[in-house]
Amino acid sequence: MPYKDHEIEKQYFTIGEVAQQFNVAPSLIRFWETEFDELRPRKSKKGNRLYTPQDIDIFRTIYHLVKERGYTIPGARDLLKQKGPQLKEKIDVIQSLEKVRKFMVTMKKDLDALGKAQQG
Amino acid sequence: MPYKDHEIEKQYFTIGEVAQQFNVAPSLIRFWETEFDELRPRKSKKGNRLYTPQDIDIFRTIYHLVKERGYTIPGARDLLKQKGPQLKEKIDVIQSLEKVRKFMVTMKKDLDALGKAQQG
DNA sequence: CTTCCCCATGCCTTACAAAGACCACGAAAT
DNA sequence: ATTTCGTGGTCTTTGTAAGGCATGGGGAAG
Repeated sequence: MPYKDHEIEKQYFTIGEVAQQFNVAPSLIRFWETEFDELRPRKSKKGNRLYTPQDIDIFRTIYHLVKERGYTIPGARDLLKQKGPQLKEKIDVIQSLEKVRKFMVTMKKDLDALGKAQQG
Repeated sequence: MPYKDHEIEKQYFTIGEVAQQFNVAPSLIRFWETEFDELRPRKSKKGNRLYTPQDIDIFRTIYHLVKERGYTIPGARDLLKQKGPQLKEKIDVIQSLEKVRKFMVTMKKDLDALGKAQQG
């Protein structure tokens, strides 16, 4: 459940929620914060990290580069400095294509099952 | 100077020559050989590595990905498996553009020098 | 009693470099 | 014209600094 603080209206996410979304440890998120200038979420009075959807986009981009494409952290950092904005768009496209693919896989499975039922 | 052995006619390059061309240590080239199936040069009877120009192209591709783009070795390996051929073309283009750029930089320098000479 | 903070330390892996042995090749010596 | 020797380059194996986090202590907030 999104973070709530006394005077904060907007919906933020905690580090634990972000960690869960990407299935990584909070320690990783904190570590990347020390490595990427771009990943500096706002903090509550107490000091808790407050992630906006934009922050999560940035995290997603880094995650994509480092975990899915196989960039080193310096490599991802350089790429991000140059092509940060353009990069986000590309990754959005990749993600929606991924969803389409999954949809088609399950559809194929259903069709196969149907075929067997009719045949047998 | 290219490697000479009793019965070998074709011009091969030694590991030392390749190392010099890219300004890396021979140990690195041997190490990458254990990491990339694509980089498996022929060997002389004695066991010395014999690099063809094609072998060097492959090395250049790996070098580009790992040293210039910041891929991890697994990342570069995956990319190479998928897009090995296409990748070479792209890197060729990048390299020639690099040469053009260098040319233009020196030209600019010359022009600046000329301008100062006329002015002063 | 869980989740967050910060900080320090621990720790496995990555990506090489160094060490030690071996071999061709040319010059010097027999 | 062999033999010897030295030197530079190569080989494989082993060592190691840095990279990339995870874990644990100590504490606050909810």
